[in-house]
Amino acid sequence: MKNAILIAGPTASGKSDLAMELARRTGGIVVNADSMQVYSVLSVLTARPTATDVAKVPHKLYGYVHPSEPYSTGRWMRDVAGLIGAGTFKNRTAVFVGGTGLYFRALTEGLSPMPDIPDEIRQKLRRRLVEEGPQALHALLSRKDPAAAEAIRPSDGQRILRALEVLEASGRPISAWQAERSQPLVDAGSSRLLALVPDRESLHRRIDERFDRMVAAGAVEEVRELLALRLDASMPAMKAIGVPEFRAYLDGKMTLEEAVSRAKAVTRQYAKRQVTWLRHQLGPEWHKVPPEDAKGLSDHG
RNA sequence: GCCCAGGUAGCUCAGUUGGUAGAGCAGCGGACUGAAAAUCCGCGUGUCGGUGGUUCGAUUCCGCCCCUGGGCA
Repeated sequence: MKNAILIAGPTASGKSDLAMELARRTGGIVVNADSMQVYSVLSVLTARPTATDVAKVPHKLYGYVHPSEPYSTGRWMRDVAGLIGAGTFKNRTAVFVGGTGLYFRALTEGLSPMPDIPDEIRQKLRRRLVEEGPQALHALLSRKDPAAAEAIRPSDGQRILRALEVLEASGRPISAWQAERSQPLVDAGSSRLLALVPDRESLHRRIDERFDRMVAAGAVEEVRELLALRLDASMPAMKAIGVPEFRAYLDGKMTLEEAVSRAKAVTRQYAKRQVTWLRHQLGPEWHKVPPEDAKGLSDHG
């Protein structure tokens, strides 16, 4: 796809408003590039576009996945490819917006093909991780796929698990899979790539203000609804910022004030990781600008 | 006013029988290929309330002052 608009940035940087504005100006469609805004129950807590927003400008890939489903970068790519294949963007600009850096990289650089992992293999390995710890599994990986083991820290359980499950499911080391890469879905050369990077102080202020608004808008109730589904705590949706904190509040383990202040801190830490990603993982073709300069830049490409 | 307790990192606190100090949280820097709001790595950022004194040397001991709790009046 050519001539798309991509807007990345840390949480609470004003991406969504900019995306709506640009979509309206270009007659485009806003497409979600955020791993949490895909989930159906969490609307307020993930700062998903509101019904009013959606009525003004078309939005795609928001709130359409049940929290009991494990989502993934690969599934997102297939969903985007599905939209493209269906001709959704034939005469309309796609405005991708979200906070998940990995999704943008996959979009513009492609993603390696990977085998499907049978559930039993995944569960078995996760159990081993809990029981034996990451070091033991790393030692196992060193024997079975030394190249992968070298690239992954012995403490990084999640990546060790990934390398092991790919190997076990396919008989091929993950590095072999990663040597290939799918065609990018978006042509970066003809597209506008914007990364909004606010200064840290104003970012923290915006995070605080927005979280207070979320609480006022019913974020705690939303978590109550999510908990009523009684999902496994390891599901991605259960790890959305605010869910563990409000769960602790609802269980009487924290005051509301503590939960809010914890959630704000976790949000700041997340935003910091996002900024690190934007700084180092996005190439020079991305315009990295403070939010207040974004409109002007987008006008001139 | 008097009597206690306390004043050490952004916060909550530990500690130094006198040799300018360290934990947790917060914060900062970094890694990143299907859980990425995930996962992982690194880094103490300090007038030890102020001021005099004793001492080779005071955050530590002594005096005075200031501030915050609590008690007695």
